[in-house]
Formats: sequence, structure tokens, C-alpha cells
Amino acid sequence: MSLTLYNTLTRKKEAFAPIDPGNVRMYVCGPTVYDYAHIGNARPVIVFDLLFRLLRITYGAEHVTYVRNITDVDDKINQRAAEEGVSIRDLTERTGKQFHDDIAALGVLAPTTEPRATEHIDEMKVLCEALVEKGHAYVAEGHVLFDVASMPDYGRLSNRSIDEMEAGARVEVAPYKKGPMDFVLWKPSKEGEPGWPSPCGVETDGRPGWHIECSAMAGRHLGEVFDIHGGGIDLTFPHHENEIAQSRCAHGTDVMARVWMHNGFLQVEGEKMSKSLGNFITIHDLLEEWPGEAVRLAMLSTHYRQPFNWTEKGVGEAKRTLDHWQELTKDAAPDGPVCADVLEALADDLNTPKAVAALHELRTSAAHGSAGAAACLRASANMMGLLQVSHSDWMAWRPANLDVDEEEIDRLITARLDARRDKNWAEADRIRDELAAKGVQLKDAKDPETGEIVTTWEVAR
RNA sequence: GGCCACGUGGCGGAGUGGUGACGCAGCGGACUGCAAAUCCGUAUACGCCGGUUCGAUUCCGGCCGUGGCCUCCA
Repeated sequence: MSLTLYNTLTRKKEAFAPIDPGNVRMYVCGPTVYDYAHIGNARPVIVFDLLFRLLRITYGAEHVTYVRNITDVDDKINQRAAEEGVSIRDLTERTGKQFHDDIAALGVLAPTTEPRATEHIDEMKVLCEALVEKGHAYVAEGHVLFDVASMPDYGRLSNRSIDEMEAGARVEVAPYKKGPMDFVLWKPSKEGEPGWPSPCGVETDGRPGWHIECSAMAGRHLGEVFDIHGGGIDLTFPHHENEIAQSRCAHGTDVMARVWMHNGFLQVEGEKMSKSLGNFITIHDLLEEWPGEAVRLAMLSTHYRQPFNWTEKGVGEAKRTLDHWQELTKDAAPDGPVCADVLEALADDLNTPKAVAALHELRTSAAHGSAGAAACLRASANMMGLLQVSHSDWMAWRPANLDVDEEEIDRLITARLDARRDKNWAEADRIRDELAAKGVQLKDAKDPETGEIVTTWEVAR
């Protein structure tokens, strides 16, 4: 199967050919751990998890190395730790664990390696030294700064020239910078901030700039040049541009990663998500209201490069779709084949809406009684990180804030079934209405063997 | 102000130079004591104005609109 991926570097879809098919290497920028991750963070995690899965079945699970870092040294972390009166270590440990719990519920596989920035300070310092030595960086007032003018094709990824960036600059330039676009590789630590002995002859302790972290971790775990680098589109500039500058100039290579992939931005109900608008949604909060797989399917129903509009309606649709697929595949053989149409769609630059459409086709066949289609649906959905929850666990899932007494519901259902047997329709309907008023929707089904009516319920949305 | 992306039916969302995916909602039917669920069937679209073409939703130009980046927000 040939894989096609859109490359931000060339602005085209390209046939993907790994440098070494025996070890396909991908790096994705992970979270800065200072608070619960929000649904905007969830998008790249889900998108690149899907690509990871696709690469694993294309090249073999043992032949793919996926590195997703944890940034655990950052101004926001320092600030939050001070606010809460906890140590930085405690804060990053706690929020890192929260992140893992949240994305596990979204059906995300663990990456091959998950490096932490604070464990790669030495590599960052080595990069700083190399860049100064090669004339791409300089020391000024305790900072190590990258000299953008030393790199002629700086700006290639984000498609902007140094001249126009300088002309459009709206920020006051620090006086010690040689050029306005020069960025920090290493900076002095203030009182109370974490610090390490500095590189490049700087006497005082310091800490790394943001961009150098990813260059160091990618280089350490994937080598000087690797296959795929991913992240959100908003990271294209300056973060990824600066990563490229650091890594290429330090290593003397033409490219850092061959393919650069960026997922589109996320909005909430048509608006930018922000704390000030009051529409800031964390993954943690979402998982109180919806199963993680419903969140995942909702996200995958839009192509990853398109802007994604998060809506309550959308996740509700995804939930009901999965309800249906679960029901149809509950007895499916566990080792079904993955549908060729699904793989073909995903191989075309992760066309998930088309892949999901193929799953719907399988659903129709399965609903007509095809056991093969049901098994194929289950396996294909599994490949995409869906239907991994067992049918019984799926049925047992409840919103965290559910305010109903399940024993009471069961008692009323039994009473209604008795009334039905007596053809007391008025009483049966009264009970049904009573439950509906509480947001409980009943569903009647006939047991195919005994002919008895079996009633189940769900929370109406 | 500079750079970039996008604008498809009631909603979500693929795709294509020429027989209009897919899902939800709607409508009609089956099933049901009546419903719900399920199954069957079904109407509706390609922002505006030009150009290229035998033919454009699909290519080109302009306009309008939305969104993103240009201060370490994915």
C-alpha cells in the first residue's frame, strides 16, 4: 500500500518513502504540563496516533519509532507552581499523569518514547555549543541567541522571508539581540526559577528556550534527519521554523524532517476557544459527559488539515454512531480483516471522513446480517482506535453527573413490562413518560429466541 | 499592515473537468398496542462576478466572507 502525505514544506501531497523502512521515525510536539489538557491539545494527539497506527500496519509495529515529548520546563509551569505553592516537580508529575489518563480514554496508544525536556538538558547544551562554534549563535547578557541572519533559507517552512518578518514585527526587540528575529536558545534563570549550569561560557545558571527542547529530544531519539515531524498548525511559526534552524545548523543537514505535517485549528461552537469567552473545554471535563471514543470519532469525522469545529451536536452524533456499531459488532469475530477501503482512505493523507464513510458501508452490510461485515467493521474501527471498548463496558458507561437512580429505573421497567403483559397500556405509557421526564429513554426489543420483550434504557441527549 | 488556509444541500463533511460520497436531521413506508430503537425508500448543494473549455462545483483572475500565524496558545 502506498502512503501519501501532505508536506507543509512543499505544500503538496507526496508519496511517502521512509529513509529506512526498517525504522520509520516520527516526532510530534507534546504538551507543556501545567494544567489539564484541553480539546485543542487532543486533536494532534489523536491525529498522529492514527498515523502511528497506520505506519505500524504498513511497515510493521516493530519498525516505527514515535517520539512525543513532554515539556516540563517552561514559564507557565513556574508561574503555576508558584501560584499553587507546590514544587515544579509535583506539578509536572501530576499534570503529566492527568494527560496520560485523559488521552488513554481517547484510545491513544503510548508512543515508543516519551522524553521529558528536563532529562535532555545536556543535549540542549551540546546544541548551543555547536551552534555558537559554527557561527549560528552568539552569547549576549547571559543569553545564547540564534543568529537568524546566519541561515539564508530561514522561513522556508512557514513561507516567509526574514525581511518581511522584520517589517511586520510588532514587538519591541530586546536591545542585546543582533537581529530582531533572533530567538533564545538559552536564557538566565531568575531567582527561584529552575536552573542548570549554562553552556557557551555563560557564568550564571540558566534554562533552555522552548524551541531548543524539541531539537534536542528529536535529535537524541530519532537522529539528525528523520521522516515525519507533526504538530498543530499554529506551531509552524515560530516553533517549528526555529526547530529546523537549530537542528539543521547544528548538524549541517539540508532538512531536519523530510515531511512536516500540521493539523488544523480547533474552534468551539464556531468560536475561538479561550478562557475569556468561557468556552474553554478540557479533555478531563469532556470525559465526564461523553465516552472517550465518541470524542475521538467526532474529531476524526473532519479531515485533520481542515479547521475543526467542536460541537455538542457533533459528539452526540458520534456517540450514537458508536452505540449502533457496538450493537452490530458485539458478537463479531475478534480477528476480522481491516477493510481495504478504510486503509485506502487513510493512506491518502489520512482521509478520515472517507474512512468513516467506509465504516458506515460496512455497518449497512452488517445490519443485513453479514457476520463478515460485522467482523470487518470491528477490526477496521479498531485499527482507527475505535470500538476498542467491549460491548458490555460500552453499555455500562454513564455520564459522571448522571442524576438517576438505576435501581429505580429497573424497578419501573419491570412494572411497565407487567402492565404491558396485562395490556394496561395507560399505565405502561405513564411509566414510560415518567422516565422520559427524567431524561431516560426506553428501548424495547424482542428476544429472538424466547419472543419476550427486553427493555433497555439510555440517557436522552 | 504582511503571510497563509478555507467557503459544498437544514446541519456535519468527502470528492470530482462531464452519470451530484457518507452521516445526522426531515419526509414516506415497514415494524410496534402507540411509541422509541431498527430496517427500506426519498427531496434539497457546490459564496459572488468574470475567464479558459464542447462542458466547471472542480482550472485561472477579481470580489465578498470566515479562520489562522506574525508576542515561548496544539
